[in-house]
Amino acid sequence: MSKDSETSESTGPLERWREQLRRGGLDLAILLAVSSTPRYGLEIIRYLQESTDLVVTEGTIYPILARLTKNGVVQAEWIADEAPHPRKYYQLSELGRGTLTEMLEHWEQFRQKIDHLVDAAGGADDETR
Amino acid sequence: MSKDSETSESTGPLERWREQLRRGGLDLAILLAVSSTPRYGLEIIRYLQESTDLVVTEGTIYPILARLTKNGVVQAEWIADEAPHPRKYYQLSELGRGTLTEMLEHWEQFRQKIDHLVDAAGGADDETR
DNA sequence: CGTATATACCTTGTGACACAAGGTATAGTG
DNA sequence: CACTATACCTTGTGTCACAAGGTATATACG
Repeated sequence: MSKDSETSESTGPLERWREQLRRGGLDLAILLAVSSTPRYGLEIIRYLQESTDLVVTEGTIYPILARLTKNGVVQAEWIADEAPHPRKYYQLSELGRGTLTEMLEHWEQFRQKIDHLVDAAGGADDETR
Repeated sequence: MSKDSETSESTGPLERWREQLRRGGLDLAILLAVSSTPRYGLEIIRYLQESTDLVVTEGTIYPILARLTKNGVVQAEWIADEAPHPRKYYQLSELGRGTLTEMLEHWEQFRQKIDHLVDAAGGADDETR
């Protein structure tokens, strides 16, 4: 009884951090998903899960897609002919392609910053002995 | 006149994203900063700025340090002898060292997921021509 | 014709979080 | 005794991912 452990306080620092990290990568992952070919909402979810194990739910992706559309980095188009239900296909715009390029540059820089910290910590660790 | 452009709505998707990405890395950066040697609050801020250009303010770091202390991944100790003002030194705990190791593993996996998406997008891009 | 299931998109409410701004305290300087 | 520097901490705000719930259409079954 009440062995719930759903207190939401003992989630642990690691899980909390994982969520934060995913937040940072989601926009990038979604832009990459629609950069080579148009995809619709649920398709993006399936694609990310299958190719990277990133689990994204509908409540997460639709607000993000709406924001990206509003910002003009992706373009949306309804297509009704190809399936029993109409689908809203998203693809990268010209603006979006530039944004994606800058994001990838930043991603690289950010990686290097973390790597630098790792090296500094690891190196110093050894030197303390 | 009024070429301000401080509307705070036209911040652009890129800046927004950069903040999100930094959020994801902050905990990791701070843990790395205190992993090899104890450091106090302002010292961590200076260290991160000097070694990685990561700008962190006091309003950001103290709540994070408090949270990490509460979670037991860092330990805090007041030292009053070494400077005109007492300083609160933080260092990684045993628990913290394990957490940091897991974080680094996750960081590696996350990198690979993004890289995988980049490869998939880049490869398909070439093939469309 | 109703009921069920599957696909697809969207919205609302909630909790977490970084950060700007402001606050406290001590110690040295002129 | 004001002024500046160092150091730590707290409050208020806006943003955001996500769980839960909602709408609409099409096919299948009896």
